[in-house]
Amino acid sequence: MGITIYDLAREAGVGIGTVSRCLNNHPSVSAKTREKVLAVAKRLSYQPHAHAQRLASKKSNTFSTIIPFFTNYFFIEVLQGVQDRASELGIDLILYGVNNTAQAEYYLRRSLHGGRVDGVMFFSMKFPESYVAKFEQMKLPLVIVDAYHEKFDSLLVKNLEGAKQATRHLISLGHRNIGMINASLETTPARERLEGYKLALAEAGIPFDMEKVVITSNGKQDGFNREAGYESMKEMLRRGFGRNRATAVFIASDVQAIGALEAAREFGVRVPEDIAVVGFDDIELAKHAQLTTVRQPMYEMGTLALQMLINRMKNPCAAPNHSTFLPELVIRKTCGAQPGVVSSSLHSGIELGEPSS
Amino acid sequence: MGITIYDLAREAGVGIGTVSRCLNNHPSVSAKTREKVLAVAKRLSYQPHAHAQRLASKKSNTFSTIIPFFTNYFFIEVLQGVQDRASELGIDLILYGVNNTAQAEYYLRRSLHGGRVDGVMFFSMKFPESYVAKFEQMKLPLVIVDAYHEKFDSLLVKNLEGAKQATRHLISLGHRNIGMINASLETTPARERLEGYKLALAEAGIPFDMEKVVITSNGKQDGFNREAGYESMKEMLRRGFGRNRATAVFIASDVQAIGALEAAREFGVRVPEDIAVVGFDDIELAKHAQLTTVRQPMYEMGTLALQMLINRMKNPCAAPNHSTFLPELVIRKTCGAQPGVVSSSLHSGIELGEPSS
DNA sequence: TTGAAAGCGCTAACAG
DNA sequence: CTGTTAGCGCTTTCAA
Repeated sequence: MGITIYDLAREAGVGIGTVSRCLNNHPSVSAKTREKVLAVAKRLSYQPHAHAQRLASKKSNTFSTIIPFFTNYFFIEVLQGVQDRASELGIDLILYGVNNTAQAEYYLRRSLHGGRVDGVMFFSMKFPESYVAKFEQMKLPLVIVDAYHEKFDSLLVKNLEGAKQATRHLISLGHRNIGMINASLETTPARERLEGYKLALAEAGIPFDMEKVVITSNGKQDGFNREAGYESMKEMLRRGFGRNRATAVFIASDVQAIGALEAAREFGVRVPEDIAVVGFDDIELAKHAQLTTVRQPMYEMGTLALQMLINRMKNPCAAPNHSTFLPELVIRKTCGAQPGVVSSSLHSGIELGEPSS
Repeated sequence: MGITIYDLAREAGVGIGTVSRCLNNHPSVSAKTREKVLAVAKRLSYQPHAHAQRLASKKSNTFSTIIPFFTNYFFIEVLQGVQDRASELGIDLILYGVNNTAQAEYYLRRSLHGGRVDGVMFFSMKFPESYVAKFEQMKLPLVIVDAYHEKFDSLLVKNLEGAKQATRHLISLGHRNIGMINASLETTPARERLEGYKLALAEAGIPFDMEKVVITSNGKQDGFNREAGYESMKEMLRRGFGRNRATAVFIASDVQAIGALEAAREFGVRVPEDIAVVGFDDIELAKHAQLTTVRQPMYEMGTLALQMLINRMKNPCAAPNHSTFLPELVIRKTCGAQPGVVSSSLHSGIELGEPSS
C-alpha cells in the first residue's frame, strides 16, 4: 500500500537512517546524498506514515481543542484564528465539542492519555480541579482560553477594563442615568463586566443603583443569548418608564444587545435618541446592527493561544503565562457618538517568537 | 510515563497477547482471565497509546472534515451533528478549515496519505477532479456534503424542491407578483433555488420575469451574506417602487434575508404587510427574526454524514450512495400566514444501521 | 485458551 | 557523514 523509507533507501542506495535524516533536515548529511534521497522521495511521492512517526518520536503534532459547543460566534472566530495558525505550522487540530461538564472531563482524559495530542486548548469553562494535578504531573501543555487558572497558561480579555471603557464612554456622552443588562453572575465575565460598570460609575461620582441592572439568566449560555437580552430590555423599559428612565444602557454581550434592540423597537423607543446602547464582544452581527460595542479580538486570541501552546512545549517548566487582551471600544451608531475606534488592543506577557517550521 | 500492556501483563500474570485480547473483547479468553486483566487495567487506569494502536492495526479511528471556513451557521450546525455522533462512537475529528482551492487540495492530500485518517468529509465545495482517481484508487472513504459527485457518496438537500415549496407558499397566500433575491449563479444552490422558483411560478401560470430577480454576488460566500441581501433588497425596492412593486420575495438564504429585512425597515416598508418574505436555511437567527423559511435539517445532515462514512468503511465497494434531504417550510411571521411547519423532512437512500460500538 | 514472537514504519543512539 | 540496530506500544499470527 504505502511506500516506506525502506523503499526509498533501496532505491537511493543508502540506509534507512540516512533517509530519515534527509527527510527531517538533519544537518549531518552531505548535500549530494540529501538531494538524491529527496529526489527519489518526490519521484515515488512518498508520504510518511503519521502514526509511525508519532509512535517513534513521541510527538503527535496534534492539539485538541475542547470547546463548549459553539452555536456561538465567539468560538467560531477564535477557532478560525487557531486553525489558520495551526495550518501554517502543519499541526492537526482535533475538535472536541462539549455539552456538559462530564463530557469536558471525558475529553480531558482522552487528551491526557494515549499520546493522542501534544497539547490542549480549553475554552471558556472553569477548568476542573480534579484535573489540575494530572496535567501538572503529565506536563501536558495546556492553555486556557477565556478563563483563568493560576496553575496554567491562560489567555483572556480584560472584561473589567472593557466594561469600564464602555460605561465611561456613555458617561462622556453626557449620560448620568445608565442602566446595565447582564447575564448570570455565576459566570466570570458577567461578574467582571458588572464590576467595570460600577467602577466607571464611581469614578464619575454617579451612585450605583442595583435597581438599574437587569439580569436575565434564562436559557442557554447562562443568559448570554438573544431572548434574555430581549426580555431584559422589556423589563428595563417597563420598570423605568415615566420617572427616571435610563437614557443609556451597557449590555454584557452583543447577542443580548441584539435582542434588546428588538425590544426597544417594539416599544417604540428609539436608539440612540431615547436610549443609547453599548454592547460587548463585537460579533459579526454587531456590525450589521450598527451596534457600538467593546471588541474582543477573537481571531487574534486564537492565533495567540496556538502560539502559547507551542511556546509551552518548548519550555515545559516555565512559570504559567497569563496573557490578557485589552478590548477596544468600537463606536458605531447605537450610542449616538461619532463612529470610530477608541482604544487599541494590546496584549502582554508573551513573546510571539518565530514560527517554528 | 505511560503505562503499557507489558505492565498489565506482568501485574496480571499473563502474556501481552492475552492482555490485548481482553482489551479488545476478543472472544477467545476465559471469563476469569478477562476479568482479572480488566481489573488490573482499571486499577492502573491504563489508557492505550493511540498511535501504537493505529500503527499496528492500520486504523486511525479518525476522520477529517474539510470545510470552507465557517463564519457561517450552516457549517456550525452540521458540524455539531457530526461531532456529537463521532463522540458517541469514540471517533476523533480533525478540523481542516479551508480558505481557497489550493488549501482544500492540500488537506485532501494530507488526508489521503500517511494513514492519518480513515475517512474524509468534504463540505460544500466542488470536489477537485484531480483527486477523483486518487480517492478511488486508495479506496479512502469519502462523503461529500452539500455538493455532488457521481463517483462518491454524497448528501445534499433538494434545493429545487425547497425553493418550489417556498414560492408555492407565497402563491398560495395570494401573491402573484413575487420577486427573488439570489446569490451568485455560479454556485449550485443558487442555480437550483432559482430553478425551483421558476417552476413554482410556471405551475401557477405566472410568467417568469428576470427583472424581478436581483442577484448580488458581492463579498464573501458568493453573495450568501448579509450585506448582499441588504443591497439586493434596496435595489428591489428602488426598482419596483410605484408601479408593479413585488408584494412578496423569496430570498435564497437566511443571512441575505436578514439583511433584506433591515433594508425594508429602512425604507419604511412593512413586512409582511407591504412585502412578504421567505428565506432559506433556517439558521438560528431566522427564529429570532421570525423569518418564514425553508429548513435544512443541518444537525441531522451532520449525523447522517458521519454514519455514511462508517457504512462506507464497512462496505468499501458498494456503489456510491446519494442521499437527499427534503427541506421543510417553516412558517413564521414574515410571510403573513399562520405559523407552523408544512412538509416534513425525510431522507432516502441509506440505512442508518446500528451504531458500531 | 494462552504465551511468545514477529512486525507496523519510523526515529535516534551508536558505531564506524 | 552514514549504515546498523534497537526500540516506540500495540495487534496478530503461530505454536503450544
